[in-house]
Amino acid sequence: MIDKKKLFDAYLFFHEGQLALAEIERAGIRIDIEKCLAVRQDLSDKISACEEEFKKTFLFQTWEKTFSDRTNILSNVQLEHVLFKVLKLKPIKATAKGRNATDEESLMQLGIADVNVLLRYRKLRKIRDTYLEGFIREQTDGVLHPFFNLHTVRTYRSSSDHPNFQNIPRRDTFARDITRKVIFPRKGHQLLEVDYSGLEVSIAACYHKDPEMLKYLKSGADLHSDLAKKIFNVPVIDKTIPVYKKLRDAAKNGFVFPQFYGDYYKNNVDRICDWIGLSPSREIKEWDDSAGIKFPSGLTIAQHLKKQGIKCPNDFEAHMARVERWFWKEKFKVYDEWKSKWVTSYQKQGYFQTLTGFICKGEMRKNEVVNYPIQGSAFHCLLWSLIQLVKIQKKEGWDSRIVGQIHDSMIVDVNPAELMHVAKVIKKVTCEDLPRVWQWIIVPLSVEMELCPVDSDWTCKKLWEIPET
DNA sequence: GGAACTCGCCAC
DNA sequence: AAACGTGGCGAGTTCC
Repeated sequence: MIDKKKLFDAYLFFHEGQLALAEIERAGIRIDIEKCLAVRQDLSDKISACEEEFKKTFLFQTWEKTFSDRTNILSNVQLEHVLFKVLKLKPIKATAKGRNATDEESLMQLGIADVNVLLRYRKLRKIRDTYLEGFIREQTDGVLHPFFNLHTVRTYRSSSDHPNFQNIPRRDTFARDITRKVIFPRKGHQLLEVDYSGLEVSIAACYHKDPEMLKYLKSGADLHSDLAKKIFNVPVIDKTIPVYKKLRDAAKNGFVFPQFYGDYYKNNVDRICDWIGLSPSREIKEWDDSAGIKFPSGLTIAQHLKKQGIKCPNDFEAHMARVERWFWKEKFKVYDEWKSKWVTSYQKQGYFQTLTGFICKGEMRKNEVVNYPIQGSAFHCLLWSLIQLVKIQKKEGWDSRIVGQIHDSMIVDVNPAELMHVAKVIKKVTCEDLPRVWQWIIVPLSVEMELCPVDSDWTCKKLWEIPET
């Protein structure tokens, strides 16, 4: 049954939420426009040089022979033709519409050095044309005012545009440095970023209430390390040793998170192999002893896996099928049962209602049915916090301002004189007030804070904690 | 000549 | 049996 009270609360909540987001949009975020222009020029020079380099390759020469004056190295239709018709290479995978894919992953698997130059060219173009051009175009008086929308996303998350503030590079160090080094606080201020730690996993637990997961969330034990131990059969994961950190990251990003989104073991194999430096090709009968990352002892991951009887990707796939089965049918059995029940209920009712009161209806696939409520409700935790903080900011007359939001994190432009107070209030609102008001939150919430020095750009952020007393 | 689609790629 | 969730955006391509 639809809980009408909760639904009406949700309706009012989004009105309040959009007003808070409007304040964030109005505050805006400062960029260094001179720097933007200089960086854009520098990128243009690099792009020209890269293009010249590409023109020397065999790949380009074949391309130009085929398309003559119509040659356009940004055309993937042309690239597909050159690679798979002219050069008759074996396609790696298909796109959604059945063409031969020419994305980074596929190109790398072709085993042709020439594609590296093209990929570098694409990366540079992306940084310049999507990010810097966007910043320059959208700024007024050196300030960006990205929009934050609540009416565009099926899960009741937010979106952002003009420019999109929610997809500025972070993982790739080169792209990150270029794009984030133009983003600043107002003069004499500093940027503070506050992230909810593992928010989606915590909110998922409020739905399924799996005792094993609740144990992790309440004890602070490390799920990803435990999975790394299981997948690679190692006794301990010491995150300070690079190779073990890699194994943990492989377990986290190659298995745990994809599984939570509804992925399955066959894809997990490819992702994990990528992380640990092994080929995932099922044609390989046995990995070379020298393959993959190395333990401090000098043993390679290939040698280590072979000792477990896993000597090739096919063996690893069989192993991961067992791990997956254990993961859902034993370890997180209650979570798995919740997913089935949630889907069955949706199929019977034709809709479901989130813990935050929102209704999702219409045709949905299984994975969507179990993912939407989690994704939406997690974001609503942030949105609730933003509403309170904007109110407090106004009431107390802060000079500090929230200037951005990325699903489970907020970016604050802080007056240094207010830093301690602002940080304490944020911590109280996000971790104490919220779970008190939303009683369905049955797990502890925590935030991680990162702070930049005064007048420093966004890349200067360092892990930071509120000092005692 | 512009709308709509497709692909690739960035974020969570 | 089925098989990764949500967006925005640039550039190329297709369609009218």
